Amino acid sequence: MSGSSSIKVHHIVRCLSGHYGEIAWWPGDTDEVMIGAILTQQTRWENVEHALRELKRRGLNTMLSLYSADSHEIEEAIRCTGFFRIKTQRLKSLATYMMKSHGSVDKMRQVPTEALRAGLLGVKGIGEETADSILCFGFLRDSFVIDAYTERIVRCSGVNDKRQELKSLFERVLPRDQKAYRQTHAHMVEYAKEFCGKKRCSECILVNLKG
DNA sequence: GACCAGGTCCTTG
DNA sequence: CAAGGACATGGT
Repeated sequence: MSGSSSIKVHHIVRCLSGHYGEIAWWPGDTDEVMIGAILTQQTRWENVEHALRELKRRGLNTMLSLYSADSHEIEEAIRCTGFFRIKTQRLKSLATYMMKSHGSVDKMRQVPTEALRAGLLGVKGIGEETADSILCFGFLRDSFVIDAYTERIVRCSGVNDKRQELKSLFERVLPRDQKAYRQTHAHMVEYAKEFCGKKRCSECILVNLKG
C-alpha cells in the first residue's frame, strides 16, 4: 500500500515490458471479447478459441444472436471449455443485460467506464476479473485486469495486497495509456505461464528477468 | 489416475 | 471476512 509496493510493481512492469516487448493479445471485436471473457473463466485459452470458432460457425458469435439462441445449441458449441451449462447461462445473462439495459453493444460504448463496470458486475456470473477484461479489451477502457497470475507474480516480490488493492495500485503505477493496460496484462499471463508453475514459484521475476 | 486451467457463486464457521 | 465445494472438459 505504500511506496514500496508501487516501486516493486513498477519494476515488474518494466521488466516484463522489456523482456516481451509488444505482443498480440486478445484479438476480436467487442462481442467476441465479451463472449471469450466468460468462456475463459478457469479454462485454457486454446479451448476458448475452439469454442469461439464453433459459435461463429453457427452464427452465434454476437450478443444479439446469443440473446435469442437456443441454449442447447450454445451448450454444444462451448462444451470444450468446461462448465458449459453454467457458462451458457452466463452468456445468456450478459446478452440479456446488453439488450434490456442498453439495446445494443454500440450503445454500451457511450456508457462511462464506472457505470458500465457496475452494470457488468450486476450480471450473475460476471465478477471483477471478467468485468475488467471486457472493459479493458472489449471497450478499450482504462480498467486494469487482476487475475490469479498477476496476484501470484507480485506476491513473489512480497506484495501481498488483495485484488482490489492491486487493481488501484497498478492503475496508479501504469501510464495513462490504454494500450499499456492491455500489454501489461498480457505480459503477466505470458510470464506466469512460463515461470510460475504452481509447485515452485520460488524463482521469482527478479531472478528470471534481472531488472 | 491425479492435478490444473486467464473465475464466480453459494454456503459455513 | 476466510475457506471450501460445485461447476466440467481437456491437456500433461
